[in-house]
Amino acid sequence: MAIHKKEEFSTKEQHLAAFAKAISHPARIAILSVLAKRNQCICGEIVEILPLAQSTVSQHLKELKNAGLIDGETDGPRSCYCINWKAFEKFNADFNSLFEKLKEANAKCC
Amino acid sequence: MAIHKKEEFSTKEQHLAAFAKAISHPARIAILSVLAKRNQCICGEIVEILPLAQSTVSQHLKELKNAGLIDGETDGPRSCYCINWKAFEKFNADFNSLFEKLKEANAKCC
DNA sequence: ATTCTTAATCGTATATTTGCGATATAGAAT
DNA sequence: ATTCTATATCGCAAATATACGATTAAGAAT
Repeated sequence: MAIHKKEEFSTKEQHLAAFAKAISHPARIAILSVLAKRNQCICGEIVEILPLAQSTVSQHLKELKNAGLIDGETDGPRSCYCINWKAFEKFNADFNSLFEKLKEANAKCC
Repeated sequence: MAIHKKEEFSTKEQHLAAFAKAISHPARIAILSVLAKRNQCICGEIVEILPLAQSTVSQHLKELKNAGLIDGETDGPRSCYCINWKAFEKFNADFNSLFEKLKEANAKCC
């Protein structure tokens, strides 16, 4: 692969793609699902639920945090995470503004 | 990486992740955006719009088709694509059933 | 039948992701 | 001060994704 061309697309396209990328792995969906149900959760609980090593879970958490989908606070030796609902609302809004408006009008190919 | 562990998650988690993965690249978002606006579109038009080589666009189209997000029909030497809106509705429904129900109740971490 | 047009596929190079064990770090408990 | 506990980070191996040029395939036009 010569060069990555992601920068040549619009900001909105890049932003949507980045959000989608963050949730494009079942482990990260599972983490978000746990957080949505419990409102907040420490890392260790997530490690126990997922079929992955602690270091791997920590990496997934980091990705979610970098993408802005979750917030994290350290609480003594523990780390407490929760969903950043604003990011979800923004994704929903952007997603729908791109794809939902024409639903009614559409039929099949050609 | 020893083994991929995606199969160890629930079907719903895998399905959501697969959809997200399909839209996790700006080029594929751009393709879907064009299709949403035009209802249907032949491959060549998409190639002209995107800053990518024909073979690369064709690959992205294939991924979107494999993931079920678009349908394609061949029309003589051309290929005509359109969005599979049902897949989008399913994604929206699954996504919201996982993440939307608790929005109100949620505050910040810990 | 040959040539032209359009799109898919192949082969290849490089970048990124995924996963884990080992190690480091940092606060808590003794 | 030392030890314990919880989590992050490092280093590595293997799998996947991204991109493109070259080639193939298949219908259209001559």
